[in-house]
Amino acid sequence: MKQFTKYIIKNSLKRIFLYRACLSRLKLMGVEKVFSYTLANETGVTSEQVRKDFSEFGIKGNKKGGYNTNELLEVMENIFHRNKEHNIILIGMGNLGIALSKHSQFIQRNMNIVATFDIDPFKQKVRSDIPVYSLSRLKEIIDRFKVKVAILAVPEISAQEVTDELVRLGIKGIVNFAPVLLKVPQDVIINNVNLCNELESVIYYVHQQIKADGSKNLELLYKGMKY
Amino acid sequence: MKQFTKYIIKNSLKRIFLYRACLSRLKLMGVEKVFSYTLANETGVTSEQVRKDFSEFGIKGNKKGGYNTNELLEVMENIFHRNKEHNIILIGMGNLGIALSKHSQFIQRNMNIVATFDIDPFKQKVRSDIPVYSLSRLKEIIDRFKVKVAILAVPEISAQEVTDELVRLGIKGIVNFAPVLLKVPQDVIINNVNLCNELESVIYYVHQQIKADGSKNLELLYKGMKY
DNA sequence: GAAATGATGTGAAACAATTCACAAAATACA
DNA sequence: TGTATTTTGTGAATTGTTTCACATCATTTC
Ligand SMILES: NC(=O)c1ccc[n+]([C@@H]2O[C@H](COP(=O)([O-])OP(=O)(O)OC[C@H]3O[C@@H](n4cnc5c(N)ncnc54)[C@H](O)[C@@H]3O)[C@@H](O)[C@H]2O)c1
Ligand SMILES: NC(=O)c1ccc[n+]([C@@H]2O[C@H](COP(=O)([O-])OP(=O)(O)OC[C@H]3O[C@@H](n4cnc5c(N)ncnc54)[C@H](O)[C@@H]3O)[C@@H](O)[C@H]2O)c1
Repeated sequence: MKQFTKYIIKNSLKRIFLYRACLSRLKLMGVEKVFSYTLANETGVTSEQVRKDFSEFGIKGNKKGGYNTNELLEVMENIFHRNKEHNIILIGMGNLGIALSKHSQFIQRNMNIVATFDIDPFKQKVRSDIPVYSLSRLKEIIDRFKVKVAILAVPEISAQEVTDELVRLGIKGIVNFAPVLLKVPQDVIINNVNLCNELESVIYYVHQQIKADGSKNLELLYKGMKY
Repeated sequence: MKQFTKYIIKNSLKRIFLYRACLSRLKLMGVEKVFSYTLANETGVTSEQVRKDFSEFGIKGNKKGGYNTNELLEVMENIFHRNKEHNIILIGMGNLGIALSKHSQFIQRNMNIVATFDIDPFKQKVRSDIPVYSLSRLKEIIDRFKVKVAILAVPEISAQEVTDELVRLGIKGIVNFAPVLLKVPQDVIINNVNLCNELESVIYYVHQQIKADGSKNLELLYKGMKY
C-alpha cells in the first residue's frame, strides 16, 4: 500500500547546508544565476545529486537557465525557518557557554539567545550582553519567550538532570555539548555535538590515509573509503 | 571482479562513538558483560545493527555470553587510535579558541593541544596552561611535535588563508569551526563543525513535529522521518 | 524559423545500508 | 548426557540512496 507520508532524508538536509553556504558566498560575489554543476563543484557532490536534492525540497529551476541565486537562498532560508525569529536559551555559562553566548552569527541568523542560566551565583553576574539567570527563573523565561530550543553546556554530571527539567518545562529540542546520551521522551529532539568525537573522527581518517574520492568534507564521506 | 579494498562506512563509525559512550557509562557502573541488545536499547539502534557494525570492525563476541565490556572498550579505543598520543594545534584564541583550549576532555583522551596560535599579539600573552604563539612559529611547532591535526577557530575571513598555510606545513586534518567550505588538496581531511547549522537542524526537526521513531538522537535520524 | 546547444528533471539501474531470518555455538538446566 | 534456551554472526531480502541516461524544454546560433 502506498503511504501518504513523505520522507525528508537527513543527508539531503545536510547537503542543503552546504549549498546554502556556497550560495551565500556566490551572492556576496554578485553572482545572480547558478547552475547545479556550479554548486556540485563547490561542494564536492555530483550535479545530479544537487538536482535530486532540490526536487526533494520542491525547488524548481529554469531549463538551460539554472537557478536564481536569491530565490534559491530564500527557499533554503524557509526550509530552516529563518524567516521566523527563534528564541533560544543557553544553560551553563562556563568556558563553552560564554563563548557561545558571544557568538554573533546566531543573531545574524534570527536565533536569539534570550537568556542564559547557571547554577553558580558568581557566574550570574552579567558577563555578556545576555542576562545570566538562576535556574529558578527557567519556567518564567521559557513561558515568556515561548522558548522551544535550548543549548546545553553544563558538565556531564548535571546534563541529564537539567535536561529532565527543560523537558518538563516544554523544551522540544536540545543541542547538547555534554558527552552523554541523554534520555528524553519521543517527541524531544537531541542533537549531540561532541567535539572530542569530531577530533577523533579526523584523527581516524588521517590515520586511514584517506585519499578522498572527490569530496574532502568529512560530513560527505559517509559512503566509505578505501584503506 | 572482487575488489581487495575494504570499506568502512561513516554511519557505522558514528555509531561506534555512541556504543563507546554507552560502554563507558556501563563500565563505571561495574557492568562486565554487555549484549548487543543492551547497547541497542541504550543507543536507539537495532541489535542486528550493533552486531553488523561490530563485524565490520572485526569485533567478536561470545555466543550466549555477549561481549566483555572492557575488551569492547579497548577495541574501540584502538579504532580511534587512542592508544597513541596525538599532538594537536589550535589556531585562533578568540572566544571559542579559549574555551576549547581549556577543555579537559581532550587531554583525558590523549589529544594534547601542544600549542595555540593567534595573529593578535595581545592574545599571545598566556591565558591558559597552553602557550599562545605568533603564527611565525607554526612551522617550528608542527615539525617539533609532528603535528598532523589542527583545530581552526579563526574568523571566517581568515580561515582559507590560514588553512593554506597549515596544509603547506604538512597538516593532514582540520576541525574547522569557521562557517566556510575550505578548499584543500585531496589528501587533507576537513571536518566542518558548524554550530549554527546544528542549531538550525534542531529547529528544523522541532518544526517538523518529529515523532522520532525509536531513536531521538539527531545523528541517527538520517533515515528520514514522517512529517 | 530550424537546428544546435546546454541545462533541468526524473524514471530506471546500480549501488549501499539495514533488517530479517535463521544456523551455529555456548550455556543452563533437567 | 541431552534438551532447551539464549545470544552471536551472517547470508538473503528488503529498503533506501545515488548515479546514469535521456527526454524535455529554453535559449542561442545560423
Ligand atoms: N570547553 C569546551 O571547549 C568544551 C568542548 C567540548 C565539550 N564541552 C562540554 O561542554 C560542557 C561545558 O564545558 P565547559 O568547559 O564550559 O565547562 P565549565 O565547567 O567551564 O562550565 C560548566 C558551567 O555549568 C554550570 N553548571 C553546573 N551545573 C549546572 C546546573 N545543574 N545547572 C546550570 N548550570 C550548571 C557551572 O557553574 C559552569 O559555569 C561540558 O559537558 C563539557 O564536556 C566543552
Ligand atoms: N564563539 C563561538 O561560540 C562560535 C560558535 C560557532 C562558530 N564560531 C566560529 O569560530 C571562529 C572563531 O569564533 P570566535 O567567536 O572565537 O571569534 P573571535 O573573533 O573571538 O576569535 C578569533 C580569533 O582569531 C584570531 N585571528 C584572526 N585572524 C587570524 C589569523 N589569520 N591567524 C590566527 N589568528 C587569527 C583573532 O585574533 C581572534 O583571537 C569564527 O569563524 C566563528 O564563526 C564561533
